[in-house]
Amino acid sequence: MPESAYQDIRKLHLFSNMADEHFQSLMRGAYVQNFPPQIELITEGEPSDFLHVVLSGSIDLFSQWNGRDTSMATVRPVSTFILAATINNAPYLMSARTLEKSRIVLVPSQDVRAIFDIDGNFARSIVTELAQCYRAVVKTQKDLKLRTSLERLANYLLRQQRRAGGGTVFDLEFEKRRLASVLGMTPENLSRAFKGLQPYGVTVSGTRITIGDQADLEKFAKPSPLIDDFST
Amino acid sequence: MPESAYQDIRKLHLFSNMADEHFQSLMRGAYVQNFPPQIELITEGEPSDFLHVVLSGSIDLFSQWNGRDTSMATVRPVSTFILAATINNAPYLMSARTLEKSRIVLVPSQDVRAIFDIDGNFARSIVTELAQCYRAVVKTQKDLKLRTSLERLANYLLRQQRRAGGGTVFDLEFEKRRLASVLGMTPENLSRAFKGLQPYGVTVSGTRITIGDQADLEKFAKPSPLIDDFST
DNA sequence: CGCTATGTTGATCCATATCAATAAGTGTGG
DNA sequence: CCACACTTATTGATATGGATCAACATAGCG
Repeated sequence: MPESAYQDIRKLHLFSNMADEHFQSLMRGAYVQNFPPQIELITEGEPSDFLHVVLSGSIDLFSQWNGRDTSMATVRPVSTFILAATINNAPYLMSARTLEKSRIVLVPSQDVRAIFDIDGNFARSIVTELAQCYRAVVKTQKDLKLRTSLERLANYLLRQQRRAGGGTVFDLEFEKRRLASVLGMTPENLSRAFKGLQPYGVTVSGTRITIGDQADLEKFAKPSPLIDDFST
Repeated sequence: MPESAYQDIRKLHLFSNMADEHFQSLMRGAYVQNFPPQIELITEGEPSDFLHVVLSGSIDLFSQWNGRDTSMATVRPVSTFILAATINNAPYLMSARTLEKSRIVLVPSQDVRAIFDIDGNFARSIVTELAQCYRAVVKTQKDLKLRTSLERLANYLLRQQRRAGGGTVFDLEFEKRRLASVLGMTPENLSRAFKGLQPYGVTVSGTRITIGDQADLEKFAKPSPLIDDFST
């Protein structure tokens, strides 16, 4: 594995506090791989053989049941995914596919569990990471159960705006097809939802969004730190 | 705190592997309290001062937004809740209220974090617990996004049946009003959903459910271990 | 360029929410 | 122990959000 990748991974909260010896040991068993877009990296139900770290590109976590499927989340660099399955030595609950060309580190799950057992600092980092993941899903569930699709879209736009720097103009981070699935609606309904936000000053042109009247949109969306904040 | 409570808590996965000295230390700062039904123990948004452990009774975790509210989960003895908030020293994402008369242990969050920092075994137990909580929420989210309300009810009945021992007759674990909220629907819709399951052999009489034709119901519900299993 | 995937728009259908009325429990005090 | 009040559950009628189906437009991409 190239040195540069090493550095990026080491900087992750998850790995930054562990003993250097243990980190080296983890990395020795790991390997980096480049994947083209639309490759299914893991399939739900399979045993969790590797902890994955996204170095570049982006990953869609999705699930299927009875012929339907839904996007659960998107993973962007640099972060890990399917940590919980690795820790519990349990089957993946979600599938993962590359959205674009992506560079992924694969760390054997048994190595992670072994180091986890002997390195208290690593174990503590994992706790913090997992607690954040947990809280993220709880927020998503609140979003789904307490809001209509129009409200979910409005709040999503406000979140994405902040993520993009807070300007009145910004781009969607992925295609509308997938955004619809993430927000729990159909593409057709998303199209109409965008129209439904026009009265609140939202303009759409391709992936480019313009927030015409911040206050008006926020008055409608009623964002809450307990649902929409990234890391509390 | 009485000795018996001590024992019950110590037996929890979360506390069973930690050093005795640390357990004693945690318990010294903790206290037990009895609450009547319908008491709001914690409110979302407040700082997480205590880790809670339910010794008896039952607790409803719920959330509110913009005048609406929804039941997120039910906590039954003997287990903990709001562990993630405690660990992250972050505000509660959910409120909690007693459903019936309940006996609760309150462990100061700062004590939990302090012991967590010095006891690797405790940290590891927390990881396992959190990973399970995380996976439980992911399953719930899949249930919500991939299934109709009728399918959610059907699968809920099958889960509850298993939990109750697997017999063809069993009782709902809480009132229908709350079940509706947990399943993400209105009470009226739940009433109709029960009727909608009659063709598959489901009979309802008060809180008593009878599964007339197991195979038929399962054929409709299509339960999946990746959504409906309790602890994988 | 044309081909294919994605996005939009319109028409319609269906699931679920809402509103309203009644019924059935549940608990309380006389 | 019963009558009353209050909450919860059911049922019906209706409204609406969202899904589905179909047609068309648009945008990437080879």
